[in-house]
Amino acid sequence: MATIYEVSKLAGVSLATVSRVMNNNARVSDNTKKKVLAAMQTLGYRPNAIAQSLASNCSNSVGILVSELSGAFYGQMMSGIETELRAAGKHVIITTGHSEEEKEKDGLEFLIGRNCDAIIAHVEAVSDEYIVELSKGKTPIYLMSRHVEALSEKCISLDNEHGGYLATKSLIEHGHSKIAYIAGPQFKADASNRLQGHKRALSEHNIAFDETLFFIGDFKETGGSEGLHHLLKQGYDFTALVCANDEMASGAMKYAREHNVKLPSQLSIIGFDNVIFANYLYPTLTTVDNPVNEMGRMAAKMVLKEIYHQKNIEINRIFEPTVILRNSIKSIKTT
Amino acid sequence: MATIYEVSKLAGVSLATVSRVMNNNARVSDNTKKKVLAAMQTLGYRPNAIAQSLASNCSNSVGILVSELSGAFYGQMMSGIETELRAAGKHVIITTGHSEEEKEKDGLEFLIGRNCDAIIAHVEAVSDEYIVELSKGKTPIYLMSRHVEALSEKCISLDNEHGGYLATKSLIEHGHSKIAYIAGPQFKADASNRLQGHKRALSEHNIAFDETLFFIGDFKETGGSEGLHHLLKQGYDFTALVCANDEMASGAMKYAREHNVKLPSQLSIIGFDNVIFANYLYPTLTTVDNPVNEMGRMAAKMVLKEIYHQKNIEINRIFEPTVILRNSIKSIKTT
DNA sequence: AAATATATGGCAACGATTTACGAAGTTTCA
DNA sequence: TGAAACTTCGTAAATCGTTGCCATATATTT
Repeated sequence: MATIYEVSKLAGVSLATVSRVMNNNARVSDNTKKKVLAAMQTLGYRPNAIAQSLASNCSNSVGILVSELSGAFYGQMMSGIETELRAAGKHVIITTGHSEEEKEKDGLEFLIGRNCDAIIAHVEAVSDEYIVELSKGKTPIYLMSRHVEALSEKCISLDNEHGGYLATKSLIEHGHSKIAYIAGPQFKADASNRLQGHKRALSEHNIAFDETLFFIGDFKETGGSEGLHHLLKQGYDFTALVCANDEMASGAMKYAREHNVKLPSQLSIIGFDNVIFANYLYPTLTTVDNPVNEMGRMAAKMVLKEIYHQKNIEINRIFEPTVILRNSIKSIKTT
Repeated sequence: MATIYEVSKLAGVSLATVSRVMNNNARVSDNTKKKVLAAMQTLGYRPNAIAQSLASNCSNSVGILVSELSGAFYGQMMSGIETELRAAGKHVIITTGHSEEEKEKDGLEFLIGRNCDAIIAHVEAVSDEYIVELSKGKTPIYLMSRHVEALSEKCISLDNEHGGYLATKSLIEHGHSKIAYIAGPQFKADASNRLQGHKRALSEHNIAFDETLFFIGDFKETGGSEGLHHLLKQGYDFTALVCANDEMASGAMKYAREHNVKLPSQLSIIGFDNVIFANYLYPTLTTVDNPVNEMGRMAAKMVLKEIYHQKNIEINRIFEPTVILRNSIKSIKTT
């Protein structure tokens, strides 16, 4: 691979000049600029990003850390971030944490070691203290779907508690009062906040939280089917089910169908996240919208504004969930 | 951030020695090793991967390029690659090409510039010549789902033609002969090969390919609904539909339901890829399995073997699709 | 005492950026 | 016309944080 030195030799100019045309941060006559460009062309020269990064201490790339590479939720999130950054000529380096403390740390440190100009992370297993400590380093860390008080300027989050509240409230408003709940892993803040919202909606309507109508799943399809299996086994005494995400809802729906529970006449279901396929299930899934793609874009905009100093960018750190009514809830109001 | 220099000073040893304990590639006495480790600890030292990469010309990371970050297909693929590589202590740098030539080139060159030890790419818009040219450079490029003759050693592909053949044949074996087809974008090799297989199955059974039963979609849900809309408009004269991927199948299923076409009694549908949610649709979708996760793992294994010189790895470059029978096909055999 | 190991230090790469300084060449204007 | 003021560019060295090769000093073996 050609180096800047060879380019300068071929173009008959100095190293400094080549560097000048590359970063065009100083005046260079059109003539020599053309010569240099031509030399780069014929040599197939491409700057060595590693060397640039080391010398200039800026990599023009931002690191992303998510828990999983697959899954509609993370896909939407990554896609939102990448779209916005790419449009600004920045690149993205993605790695994963698998919701395990060691791997999240490893991923974060990998990104820092790669000299990313900023990091956008969706971490779940690592402690607040660790993050705060890490963000004292030179690499700014932005947090998705997580609120850390000391870093609140850099946190983008959905009001999950409110989302959980809305989901259950929506069921209650349709006349339901026997409501089961399949939660996500409780070490995940998203999951536990949604559950809190559920409990608040319940108590606001004087409905007691019933442990027998409660199951903790894995946020995947299997969690939904296992959950419904467990709940039905307890004696079938509920008319509605809230699932803490859409994947589990789809698992529960499949299980219901296979066990002759009619949807939604015998069981109303509401999901969470509004991933694309929620609209393609049968019945189409009522769910609470999690604008994760927008949130990803916003995170990207924040780094564009604060790290790359772009102007005229409006920032919004808290996003509000909304209920998307479709066909998986049956109204049983008696009025 | 502390540098190796500060560590060496604190530990009272030379730069070289610190480097040696980091890479433990040379003998260092236990005593000095302990001193160095202690110094690293108290300074909170972490190696600068960029500098390492520049000096050693090896980054311990492999680049991945996919078309989109969202979508079950790419998610599965990335996940497969990452899992295998991570287990071997290697990191992954992911970027996207958006199925556009310029962006694919940009992404590929970004990865090369970042000094990846190898690249695993799923590119669709870039020409074979370009890839061949690029792979003459120092960075080996492995290709997913694409066969380039000159690089066949580095190509991992599914026999898409055979998959397309199997899908249609499966329908025919269930007694169907009026078979519509919603294809993917034909510039994508996957899509055009699947279509070829479809045509072969048709002709093998003496069924003429009918242009009015053909539509080209976008590989997304909307492509499926638009496709079925278009096909039904032509006058409804088919009993079965093959969709070139599962997303389009789910779009078509939704459209069918909304327009009172009973599934599968009035219309049998088969998809392609066997993404997770295919099993959660209603009716559950019969589809042809695309072991894209396995293929991702295999790509990772190839670089582990060839680039990182791991032993005892079995390589398999061609994967075979298989039909997964579920409930979206109705048999109308008259025998 | 010579030969071999073992443990370390010294220093030039790696491929850029950055800075300071100065030498031409070009334009401006009293 | 001639001096001042700009432009444009070259030279050279320092820097970024490592690695890798060669040399060297000490310890061990024969």
